[in-house]
Amino acid sequence: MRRSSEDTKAVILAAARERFAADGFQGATIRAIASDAGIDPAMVMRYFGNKEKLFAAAADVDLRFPDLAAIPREEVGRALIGHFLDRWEQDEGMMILLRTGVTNEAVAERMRGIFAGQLAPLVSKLDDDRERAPLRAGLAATQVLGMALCRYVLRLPPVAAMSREEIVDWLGPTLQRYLTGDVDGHDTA
Amino acid sequence: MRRSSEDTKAVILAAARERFAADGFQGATIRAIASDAGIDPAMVMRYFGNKEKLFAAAADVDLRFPDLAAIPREEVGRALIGHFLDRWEQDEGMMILLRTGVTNEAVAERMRGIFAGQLAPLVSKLDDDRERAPLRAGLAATQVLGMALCRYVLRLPPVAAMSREEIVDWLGPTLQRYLTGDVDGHDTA
DNA sequence: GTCTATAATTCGATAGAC
DNA sequence: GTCTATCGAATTATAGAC
Repeated sequence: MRRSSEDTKAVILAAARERFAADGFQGATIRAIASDAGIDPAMVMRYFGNKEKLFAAAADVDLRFPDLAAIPREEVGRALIGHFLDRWEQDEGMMILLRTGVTNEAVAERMRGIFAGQLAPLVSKLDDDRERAPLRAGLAATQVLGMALCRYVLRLPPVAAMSREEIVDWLGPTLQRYLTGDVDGHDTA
Repeated sequence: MRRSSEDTKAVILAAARERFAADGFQGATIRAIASDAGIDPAMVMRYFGNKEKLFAAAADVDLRFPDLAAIPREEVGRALIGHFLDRWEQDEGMMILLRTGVTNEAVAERMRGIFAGQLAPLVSKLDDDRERAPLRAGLAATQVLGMALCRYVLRLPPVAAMSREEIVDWLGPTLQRYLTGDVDGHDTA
């Protein structure tokens, strides 16, 4: 079959995202990706140079967090987990990063960059005490990523069976406290 | 050097646990493990048969959770996170499981077994409503594993910098609510 | 108990024909 | 734009000498 350059590249990239998301960096092979895309392995190299550059193109992620400061203050916890669940299910990028970041230091650094660049700045706008903002963002990350790990990666039965609403109801208050409360749960605005 | 059979096996196993914990299943090679142990790669095969059997021996983990029902009810949250942090830092087994379980279905199944066999039964003793116990245990798992992921694996700076006491203070109330409270945080004893 | 040699695969990457 | 052929490296695993 004969396709345009752009089409071929897009087909390869889509197959790569699926494979990296399913098998991680080492587990996903150029040959398997090419097979999924219905083309020759040499084409992958032609368009992306090497496996690392292909991964970099496939693992580009934008969480698109809304401006938390523009949301009613008492709803930021529920808004954060709700938005995160939506993004996770729409974009394979986060699955790729989680599956590869646990055994690849370069990807872990990339996740730290996403945390520092996309989540922490939003959280800092919620708290007048800028010193404490990174801690708040970090606590939120532990709960949000832990949910993704147990629900989508490990598939713990009771967690995988929860509805979106149940998750928001249970995790919302937790994130609300991490983002705006003190240790005992009182708001610190 | 000449060693006893038991010594050699123990040395290999210790090296294997370090390598699997650091690099995951595919990343850890028989050669590297043998090199760390100061012996020949063929010795690893001789004592453990193949790589999978070596992994099975290295990934054996017992979280040794205390009986939560024997702890004052209002302290189970803090007790759970405190114990988990201790076990994580004493036993490389959980790091091995987390680093490999995200890309290996067999290991993920093993983690589900640990969850169902070691955590869920304890939680069910806290709640008269047995129907809801698995959900409570699952919620606790998301927060506890998410903390381990961010602190020990991804090393998010603000999370890695927290002291043990800070973590217990912040996550204790969260786990308390997951284990004994309702959505709004009121105890349901 | 320890090691050498090597078989059998698999993978990333390159060269080049069409 | 697509594919064949193949190289070179790395890995698991085996056979067998000492």
